[in-house]
Amino acid sequence: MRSHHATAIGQAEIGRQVTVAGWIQRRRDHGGIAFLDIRDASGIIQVVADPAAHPEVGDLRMEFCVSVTGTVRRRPEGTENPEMATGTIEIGAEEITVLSAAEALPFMIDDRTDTDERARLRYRYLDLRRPRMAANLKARSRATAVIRRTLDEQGFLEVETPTLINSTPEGARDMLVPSRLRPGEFYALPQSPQLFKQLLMISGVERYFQIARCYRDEDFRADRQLEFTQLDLEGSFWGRDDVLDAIESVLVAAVGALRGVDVPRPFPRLTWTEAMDRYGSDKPDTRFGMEIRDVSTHLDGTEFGVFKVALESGGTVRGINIGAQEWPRSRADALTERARELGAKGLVWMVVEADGSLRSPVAKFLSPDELISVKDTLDGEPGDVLLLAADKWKTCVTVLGGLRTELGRPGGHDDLSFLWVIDFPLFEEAEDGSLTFSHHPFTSPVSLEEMRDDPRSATSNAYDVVLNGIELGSGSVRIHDPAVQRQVFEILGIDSEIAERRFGWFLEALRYGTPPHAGFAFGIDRLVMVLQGEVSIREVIPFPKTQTGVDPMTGAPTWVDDNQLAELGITMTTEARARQTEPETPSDPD
RNA sequence: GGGGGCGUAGAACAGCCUGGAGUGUUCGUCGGCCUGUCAAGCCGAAGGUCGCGGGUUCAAAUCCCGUCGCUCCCGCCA
Repeated sequence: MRSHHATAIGQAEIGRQVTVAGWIQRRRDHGGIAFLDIRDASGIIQVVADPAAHPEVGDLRMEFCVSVTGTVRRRPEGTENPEMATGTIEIGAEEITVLSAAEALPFMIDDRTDTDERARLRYRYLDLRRPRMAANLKARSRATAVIRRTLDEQGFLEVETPTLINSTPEGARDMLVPSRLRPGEFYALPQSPQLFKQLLMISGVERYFQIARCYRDEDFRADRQLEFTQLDLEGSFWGRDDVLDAIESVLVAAVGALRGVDVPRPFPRLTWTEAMDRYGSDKPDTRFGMEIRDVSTHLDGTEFGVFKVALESGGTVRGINIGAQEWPRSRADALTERARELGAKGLVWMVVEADGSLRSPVAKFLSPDELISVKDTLDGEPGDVLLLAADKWKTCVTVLGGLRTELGRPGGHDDLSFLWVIDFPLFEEAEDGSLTFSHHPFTSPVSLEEMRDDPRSATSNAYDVVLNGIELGSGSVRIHDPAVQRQVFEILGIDSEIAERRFGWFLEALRYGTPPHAGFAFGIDRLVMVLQGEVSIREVIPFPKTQTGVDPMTGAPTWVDDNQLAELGITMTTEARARQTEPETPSDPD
């Protein structure tokens, strides 16, 4: 049926008869001569047809699926198209066969128009024909292929773990699947293969990986869907650096495959404390400076109330220099409002004047020495705008870090800035003052003594990998001692009875000679997204869902028969029943 | 659960602030012309519940309220 892919035809085929098959990207009918751009998975080639010999050309429209047999020839002098890979040749059509006609399209199959996403998802199969989306699919495939190859070469075993597992209420909300054989009971879809991969370590696998589909029933974001794919990896007799080394090797290989560049190794490492202190984020974007500075050192005796209160209550004053820019009142107000959204009580701004003095609503409350020290600490040059926050350390850096990201983040995606954030806190304080895990409850503390004596400031053996300010994934050295695991549950306030009921099977496994082990998982969707220059993982997921969890093409999720529900022992609430009997939304065109 | 943006012909937009006849542009569709285009060109035509509902007004795409959908963010996401 087909002798060549479009871009497999070159100078060497001139004079030969070929058959290509694909879709009509464009038809340009000049009356006495007609051009067809035929697109297949490899690219595009131009077919030239004589309408007198092939009257059917007049009936061809965009996206008809056709095959064309003809002779390859050099394009006439002056008609080459340097934009096309096949721009120096063309096929003189001898036979054109319509394999399948196409209706008028709901939107154009090209990368120039930005069609409403609902329409794109409604006709995703057409959307995926666009070069950008086709390239994203290919990139994703190349990424997973090179990841598998890299890990295979290092002796990793790819093992599949179940996707119908037991529900554990910690962490994200589980996606639940009702059991028919045991009405009233539920499976959960895995949020990650965490415990199963640890069991594989106990099983003696030593080096495991899986490209694993994971599910979390939480609200959507540009980088979050209900289901996503991660590279999951674990190794026995491993410490942190073994994990970082293995993960770096696959990330570097993926970047090489998709971008053709060598990322220098090892990636820079920042401790969590340093990342927060300098960038106000545990996933800092280090492609630009604008670092947070401590400006409190020369404000000991300040009379300015806002600073004074913060410093006397154990807080601090931090600042960033956001560089020279227009500074109308409206902008100052907008940033102050944004700072409040991020948790600050307010925002102090200062503009460095041409003579080096500082213009600010609060300048009159600060001494000349204090103003100079603030300016010097932030390297203020004439024209620069300085932003200051006074509060608890974490509030200060979080607020300024949030502003920093929004003000400084570069638009392009050519630079790749990988880094490790290490030494995360073991626990976080919840709103009610109780402790909760910051990574997951199977993460090993750096020091048992520290965990016992001062759990609130204990450091964990957990680490994240960050690319351009996006958290790709995280991992940790795991607890392999059942006694330590029990202590952690205790500190987390999970009493032993509950721990036994939920994790007893796992705690039991730990008692049978568990090797020290460590691992990691990173999101393949997010990695491919960044490498492809996309800002949403939906662009690298073939069939994603909208923000309300709907697939506009299939209509999922849908109601099911009452019989099905009865088999599962499920009764709908009156609220759900009311939704079911509501008339279809009038705005829905389908 | 909360905040912001958007919704106008099959597609992408302008019009909305400051109310006055469904007005305009590009692509697509249909008809016609056209022998070197490559986002072909030229002529013509069809195509509209301005998301939906309510309100204000002599008059609403435009102002107000509600609602639905899409989207970005906060919460949430071990």
